[in-house]
Amino acid sequence: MASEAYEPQNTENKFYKIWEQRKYFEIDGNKAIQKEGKNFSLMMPPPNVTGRLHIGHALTFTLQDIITRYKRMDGYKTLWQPGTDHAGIATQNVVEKQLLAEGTTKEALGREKFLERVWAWKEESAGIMTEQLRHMGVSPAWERERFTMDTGLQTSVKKSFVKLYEDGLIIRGNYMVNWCTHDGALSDIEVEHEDHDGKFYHIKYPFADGSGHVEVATTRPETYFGDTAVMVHPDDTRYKDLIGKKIKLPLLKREVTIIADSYVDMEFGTGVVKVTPAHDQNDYEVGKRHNLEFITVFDEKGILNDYAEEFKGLDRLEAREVIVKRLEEEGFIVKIENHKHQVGHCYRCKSVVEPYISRQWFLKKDVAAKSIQKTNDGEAQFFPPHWINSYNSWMGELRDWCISRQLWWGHQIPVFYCDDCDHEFASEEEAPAECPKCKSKNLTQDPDVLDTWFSSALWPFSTLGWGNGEEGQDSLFTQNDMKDFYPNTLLITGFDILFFWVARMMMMGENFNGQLPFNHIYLHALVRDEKGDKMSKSKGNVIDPLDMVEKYSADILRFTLAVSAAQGRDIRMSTEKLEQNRNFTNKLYNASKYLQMNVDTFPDIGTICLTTTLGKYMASRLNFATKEVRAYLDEYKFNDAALTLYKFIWNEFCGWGIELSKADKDSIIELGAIFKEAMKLLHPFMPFITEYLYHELSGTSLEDGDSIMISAYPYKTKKREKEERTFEIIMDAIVSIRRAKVLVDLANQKIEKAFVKIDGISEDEKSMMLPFITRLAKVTDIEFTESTIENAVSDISDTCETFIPTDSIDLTPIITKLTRQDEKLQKEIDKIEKMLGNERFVANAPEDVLTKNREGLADAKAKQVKVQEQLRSLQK
RNA sequence: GGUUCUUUAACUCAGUUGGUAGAGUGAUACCAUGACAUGGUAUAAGUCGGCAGUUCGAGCCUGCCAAGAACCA
Repeated sequence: MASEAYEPQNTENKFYKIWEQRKYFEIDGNKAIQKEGKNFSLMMPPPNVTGRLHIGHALTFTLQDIITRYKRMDGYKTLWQPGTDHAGIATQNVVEKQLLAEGTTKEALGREKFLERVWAWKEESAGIMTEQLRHMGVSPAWERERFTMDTGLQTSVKKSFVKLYEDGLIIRGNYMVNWCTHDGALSDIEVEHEDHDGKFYHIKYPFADGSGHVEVATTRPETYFGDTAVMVHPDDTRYKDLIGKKIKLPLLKREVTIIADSYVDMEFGTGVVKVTPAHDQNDYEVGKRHNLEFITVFDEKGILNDYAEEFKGLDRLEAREVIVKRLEEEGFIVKIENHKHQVGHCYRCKSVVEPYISRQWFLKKDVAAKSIQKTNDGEAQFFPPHWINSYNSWMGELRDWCISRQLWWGHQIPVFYCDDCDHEFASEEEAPAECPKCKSKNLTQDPDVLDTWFSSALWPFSTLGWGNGEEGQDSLFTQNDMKDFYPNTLLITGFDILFFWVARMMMMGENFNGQLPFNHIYLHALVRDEKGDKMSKSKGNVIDPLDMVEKYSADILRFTLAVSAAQGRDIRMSTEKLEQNRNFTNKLYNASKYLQMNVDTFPDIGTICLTTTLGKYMASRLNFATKEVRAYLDEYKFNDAALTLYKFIWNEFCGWGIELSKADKDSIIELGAIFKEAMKLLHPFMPFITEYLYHELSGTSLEDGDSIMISAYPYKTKKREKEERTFEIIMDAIVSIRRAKVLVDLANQKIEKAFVKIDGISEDEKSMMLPFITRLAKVTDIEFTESTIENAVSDISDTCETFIPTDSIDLTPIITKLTRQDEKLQKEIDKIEKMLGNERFVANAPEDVLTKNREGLADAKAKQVKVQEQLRSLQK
């Protein structure tokens, strides 16, 4: 241990390789300390297979690793299941862009070739994310790593689909869906709503008989070609007589009828609404109620069709202006107002999302009923608990989930159509041989794929082998897995995917296994920059976790994230915080260095009997810290657990323990044993430096010995009241003397003589305390006294009084200083008093200047009184 | 518009069932004493967003208000 400071770069990669090679991360990696019947499971939220590690990953995986390492050391059979997600739209988009750059398209390539291409890209890119993860020092069971489209998981997806299909819970139908002209059908949560400064167009709709017109207000004039009615509120006296009258649509020959429906808001707009059932969610409902015709006016790419007559061929968004201009020319526009409204955008490509009628597959909302009930019965518990409110408010409005996607990359829907008899059936087989109805061999599979979240929804149990078939048995999963690890003990993820993912896992897990998939669900917050802004590439305030690992270390980044992770609160990341924790690792290194200057190697605490008072005291304090850290970790209060360790090690162990040991060298070997134990306690947070120091102090090496990561996590022992009390007094006396020294400006300098008055302690105790107080208070000669000492600077604290006799110290410098201060203050007082005594100044100066001076005078006077008091006491 | 969260020392944040308000950074003064200046010692600093209520007692519980954020319409 020669270098001045700890060098993480030399150890982190080396240790990680050894850990992984020795299979410590696997479920039986801690076999030696496993206790019967204690199982812990946690599924890693699978990052996108083509993704790159960002600070949000760093947070979530750090927290997951802390709990995993804690449980592993605590004797649990531990599964932290790793894997990656195929991320349908995202991945397909990336490859499509690559093709575009090469001057080709996926259509030109064909489905099969395109998928080969995506698989190739996946293979090339997949290792990057998991490799980056390793730099964080995380410890998932890598040998079981899964991919949401690997063979076994494809099988489980088919199995679950077919089951749901046969139970009538998956249906196909023509419904209005959220349609992205780029990415196809989206589920409700894949649409982001944003405020948009739009226009409110007031358009004349003439009566067919030429007897006049009504005024219709709309934000979407380009859809009026699909109008199949005009509606008013049945109670609206203004329009009562118009109900049933015919309207001739502007510029068109088509006629529609005025209908009455209470959906209309009489207060809003003109009270007359155009009804476009095929292009508006509400109009869709109205259309169904009134049996209206559904006219679709643009195709799936958003291009206007024949119904738009002269505007055919235009994109629906570009067409708006053209159409309005034409209507204006023909005198149909009454006025155009500014209007703020919400517009939905695709969460992936940000295109404007259209309500669009399309034939899609849906998972009926009925699937979720039991999971909602059980969640509210407390079968799964949220951390922080308020998230159940959000969960419920979403689940309360749950609609059927549109699970089909017009993509090629993903799980192709296992539904087949018979080309001969039109029979439709679902099958787990890759290519069913014949139609079960007519035995025809001409079958076509549905071309769509499943929403990515469908396979993710199975993650808590599909990775345990559920529905996997033979593939991967005894390598990727074992037959005991479902029994040992379902329900998962814990889920740690971001609140932003509560609905996308968590809610879906709850419904699927309950549906297929009769139990919710998690006992505990911890939702962490967002990592922001130091100003509290969201990190984004466009703002340029992104902190790259790998840069931080490089510049500081994985340990430091991890600890910084953990100590900042207060439940329900966003994290502000800053270099200041990272530096503070770098200082902490430096402290650890130097504490260790001190211990080794005195003793070569240290035993484990369990193998020795503590004999020194200081050793017993520090052990008692370690016990307290252990109790707290465990309690906080059990409640997922990562910040409190980390802070407890920080304070214990820095303030108690280094600040007091090490300093006190300088007066009792026999205690150092015991302190070393305690420090090693503290390294175990800290290990889940800072896996590398703790491993390093543990071996340094033990005189062993990771290469030739067992890792700290599979040693038993410290357990609370006992509180030692007597030693705690003794050192409370010792430390109190030391602080008291130090305070007294500050009074005479001697701060941390060594002085000759001081008296200490402590009531109610024996002579033995006094002689035991004496060396500690002498050393740390830096006094050559300490004398215990029963009475108050005259002619001394004194300090009174909770348990003692201390005195520094004024004749034992050279008071000249402090007296000189105080005298100078007194003179300076007097000058200032004179000056201000003279000013304030000047009538013209008082009359003319602004009020705030006067106030400022009056306050200044009062301050100076108060200060002078104190200075003079001190001078008097010193000059006695 | 609805729901949820946040508001505590100059800054960043803790504060477990209601019982004398805590940490780190920063500030001030001092200390190169054999682990560490990425250090040490000591000090100062808060009507806990506002108002009202419950209570012997409220940062914490209840209601209203204000400001900010997120999510959903």
